[in-house]
Formats: sequence, C-alpha cells, structure tokens
Amino acid sequence: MSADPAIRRDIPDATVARLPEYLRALSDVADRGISSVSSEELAQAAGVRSTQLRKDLSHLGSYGIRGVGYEVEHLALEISRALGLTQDWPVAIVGMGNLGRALAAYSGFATGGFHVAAVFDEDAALAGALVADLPISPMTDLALLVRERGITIGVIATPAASAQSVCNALVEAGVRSLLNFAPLVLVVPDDVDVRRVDLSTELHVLAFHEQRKSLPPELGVAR
Amino acid sequence: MSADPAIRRDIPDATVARLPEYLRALSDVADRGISSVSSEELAQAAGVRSTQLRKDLSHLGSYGIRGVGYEVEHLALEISRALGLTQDWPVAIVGMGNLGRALAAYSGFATGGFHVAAVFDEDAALAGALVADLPISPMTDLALLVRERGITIGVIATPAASAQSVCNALVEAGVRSLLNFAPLVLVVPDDVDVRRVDLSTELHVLAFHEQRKSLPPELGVAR
DNA sequence: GCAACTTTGTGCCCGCGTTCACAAACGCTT
DNA sequence: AAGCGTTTGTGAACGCGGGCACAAAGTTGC
Ligand SMILES: NC(=O)c1ccc[n+]([C@@H]2O[C@H](COP(=O)([O-])OP(=O)(O)OC[C@H]3O[C@@H](n4cnc5c(N)ncnc54)[C@H](O)[C@@H]3O)[C@@H](O)[C@H]2O)c1
Ligand SMILES: NC(=O)c1ccc[n+]([C@@H]2O[C@H](COP(=O)([O-])OP(=O)(O)OC[C@H]3O[C@@H](n4cnc5c(N)ncnc54)[C@H](O)[C@@H]3O)[C@@H](O)[C@H]2O)c1
Repeated sequence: MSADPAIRRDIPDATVARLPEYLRALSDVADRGISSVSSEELAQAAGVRSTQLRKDLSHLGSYGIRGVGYEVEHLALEISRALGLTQDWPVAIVGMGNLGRALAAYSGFATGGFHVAAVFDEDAALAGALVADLPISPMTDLALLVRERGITIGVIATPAASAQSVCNALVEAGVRSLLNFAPLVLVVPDDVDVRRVDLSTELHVLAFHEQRKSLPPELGVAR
Repeated sequence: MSADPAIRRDIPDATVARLPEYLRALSDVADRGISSVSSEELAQAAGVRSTQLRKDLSHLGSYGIRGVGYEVEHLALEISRALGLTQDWPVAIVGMGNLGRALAAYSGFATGGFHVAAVFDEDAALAGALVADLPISPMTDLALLVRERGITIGVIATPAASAQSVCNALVEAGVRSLLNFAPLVLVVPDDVDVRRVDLSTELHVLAFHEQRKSLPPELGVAR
C-alpha cells in the first residue's frame, strides 16, 4: 500500500474538463479574501451541483475537511498539480490574422504556466512584425523554434485550407497537443491530441434550441 | 398516424452537437462535385464512426437510400432544417476589443442564416467606428436595436468583470441565446441558453493529457 | 425476374457519468 | 469528554449515449 496522499490515477475526462472551471472559481473566491469554502459555495460559483464537485475532487484525493470545507489555496494547488499547471507550457500560435492576433494578445493566456513562446505566419510581408512583444516568424523556422523553446502545444489559427499542412508541420516538429480554430477535422497520429474550438458549431446549437423555444405548440405529437 | 415524412422529435443533445460537423463535411464533398455519399465516407470526413453517423441521422428521419447512400444536397437541407438554419438569425456582438473585432470580421459567421446585425461597446471613443461595415453602437441603444432588428442571439466578448451586466442587459432586451467568451459562469433565467467558449479550459485539458504522455513509467500503481 | 451484393436503419447491450443517500469525520459548544 | 450540527467522501442506483449485430431495403448483373 501507499502512504502517498495523492493517488490521482484515472481521472475521468468529464472531470478533467471541469477542473479548470473549479480553478477559476477558486481564484474568484481567493480574490475576495476568502480562505475556506464549502463544496456548496464553490459548486455554485462553478455552475455545477455540489455532489458533482465533491465526486470530481474525490478523484484527485481527499483535500477537504469534514464539517468545514476546502482550504482555497491548498485546493487550487492540488488541482493545478493534477492538471499539470505547475510546470511551464510554451505555446506556439500559427496564423497571425484577426483571430491569431487576438489570441496572442490575450492576457488570460498567461495563467497557469502557459505563455506564447512563438508566433508564425506564412505571409512574408508579416515576418518580423511584433505581436504581443514577439516577432512573427516565418514557417521555415518552425521546427527549429519548436525544439529550441521546448514548445509542446500548438494553436492553429489559419484558414481551413492551410490547417492540415500547418498541423503536419507542427506534428513533424514534435508538437503533440493542438488547439484548432479552423473549421475542419484534422488527421493526426494516435499520440497527438487535438481539441477544436468552432464558433459556427456553437451558433448552430444555439439556433437549434432557439428554434425549439419559438414553436412549443406542436410538441406532443406529429402535426 | 402521420404521413409527415419528418418526425424529428427529441433529438439527443450529443447528436445536435455533431450535426453542424456533418453539415460542414457535406459542404466539403459538395464542393468536390460529389452528389451522393455513403455513411462511411461522410463519417470519415466528419471524424466519427459510420454507425454513429447513421444513428444520429436516424433521429431526423430516414433520408438515405439503402444500397446507395445519401443525396448530398438533400441531406444538407434536412440537417439545416433540423438545426433551424433555414431561417435568418441576426446576431449581436457586445465588446469590440481584440476578440470582438475578430469575431465581427469572421466570414464563417455568415454561414447558415447567421449575420452580425449589430455590434456594441461601452467605450464612447469607439462609438460610430466601423467594424465589418457596421457602426459600433453605444450600450444605451442595445434594447432598441435588439427589438428593431429581431436579434435573438447575443455574443459576449467583454472582460469578465463586465460580462454579467452585459448579459443582464441582453436578457432584459429579450435575447434568450448567448455565446459567452468571458471566463466566468453567467447567471441567467431558466429559459435562456448559454454556451461558453473558453480558451484557458481547452489549454488546461491539453496540458493534462500532455503531462500524462511525458510520465508513462508510473502508470500501474502508486509510486 | 431472380440472386447476389451493398448500404441503411435500428434493437440491444454495455460502459460511463451523474445523482442520490448515507456513513464517516471534523469542529464547536457545554 | 461527550453530544450535536455540519460537511465531506463514496457506494449504489439510474439514465444516456455509443457500438455491435442484424434485418430491411434497394441496386446491379445476368
Ligand atoms: N476570426 C474569428 O473570429 C474566427 C472565429 C472562429 C474561427 N476562426 C477560424 O480561425 C482561422 C483564422 O481566422 P482569421 O479570421 O484570423 O483569418 P485571417 O484570414 O484573418 O488570418 C489567417 C492568417 O493565416 C495565415 N496563413 C494562411 N496560410 C498559412 C499557412 N499555410 N501557414 C501559416 N500561416 C498561414 C495568413 O497569412 C493569415 O495571416 C480560420 O480558419 C477561421 O475559420 C476565426
Ligand atoms: N482575445 C482572445 O483571444 C480571447 C480568447 C478567449 C477569451 N477571451 C475573452 O474575451 C473577452 C474579450 O477579450 P479581448 O481580448 O477582446 O478584450 P479587450 O479588452 O480587447 O476588449 C474588451 C472590450 O469590451 C469593452 N467593454 C468593457 N466593458 C463593457 C461593457 N460593460 N459593455 C460593453 N462593452 C464593454 C471594452 O471597451 C473593450 O473594447 C475577455 O473576457 C477575454 O477573457 C479573449
């Protein structure tokens, strides 16, 4: 048996997806000078049920005090450790168009060990221009800079037509985690993780529900 | 009984979330001049299993031809109808900072009935400036323009500190579907839908998996 | 017109995740 | 020190969604 307080093996994906929100909620209450929270309070701040929060946290270990709650700073540290935010994560962003620039300038980026380590664009006219204190590098420097700066996470903010080739270049350079903003499904080796953020999808889902709201009469049966 | 070919009641949320991707995949094959696809081909383009695709589509009705496949244009139309994309969806964007401008300029926005009908910012210095051919309106005009232009979907691209009050203003004006880019959980009435897009969350999840990749030795038991 | 082949649509089962219910643990009060 | 109220942590029940297997239905070839 193990005397190690932290077991944290096999954290369910659904739980992992919620941990960042707990972290943000904890940061909120910490800003209000509060040093201890109950699962009920924290759950409300994170938009989930308290049972869900407790079950999620139970996967990382037992960091609460019964009859009291959770010590804010300690819990935040444990969640950060579980997510791997205690280490540095240099990120590369490819595609310095409207979206890419906004992302590079995004201050929320700098939370939890992340920082923009390099930005790329194939447009020669942009090469050298500064974006958030970083010069835009040409694609030919990608492999070199990725290795030199230990970049492990790549963000794709190019048009869909270029996204797959950019993806290939990043993977080739050794990047195994990708955040894709282009509207297409990337083909990658098994050991590469891709997460996609798609505005259109979100709007479509909203439209679906909105449509349902406006026609409630014909709900029970076929018309 | 009903002779209506389209029943489409009770479409599971998980299916709704994938329909936009099917639509995009269909648009891709249509661009290649193909008029008929099998579930296998389409599923591959959408990054899912063919059984999943067929099960999803079965919730909208029976639009395939056994032994042949799906007629591209027809299926696209049916999915569009199910999602409610055959009607017009005027969208308001609040917060014309880095992200808001990128969103307003985003061409992919204009697919499937969506179009930016108004953009807002509280900064008086920005009032009247053009973003994607639209003048930035002051927040005092929000209720009026929302009603005048039939806006039903709102996008929040302000800092977190302002997001809840902006949300309240939108809901007060009658908007019942929101897309929130600010990193916080909005409090809304039950009949309002909120979807959140959060860059940090995505990065955190990537970091978690990336961390797991780099320490595979200690997988079986506690160290 | 029939047989062989192809592809869709769906009933069924299984696994994951959420919620419920409750016991265990802790602080506080007396 | 003992009892009480509070809150955590977790086993168990339940419901949803994904994948398998197969029947239904249509096409093509002869
Ligand atoms: N703008 C948005 O709000 C928004 C929202 C959601 C998704 N997206 C998606 O994000 C992507 C970028 O959007 P955008 O509005 O910034 O587009 P954009 O046209 O403004 O910028 C694209 C940039 O990528 C660069 N680029 C093109 N091909 C490249 C390549 N092979 N290698 C490196 N750089 C390359 C271009 O030079 C350009 O600077 C698109 O796929 C778009 O669909 C954008
Ligand atoms: N930039 C990104 O890539 C990015 C990525 C993810 C999330 N976000 C989030 O999106 C939001 C906007 O980011 P940004 O980089 O564009 O910030 P920004 O500071 O560039 O822009 C914010 C804009 O909102 C306006 N604003 C502030 N309060 C307002 C109010 N009460 N009513 C109307 N307008 C108001 C400001 O005048 C400003 O123009 C933030 O919450 C940020 O966390 C940004």
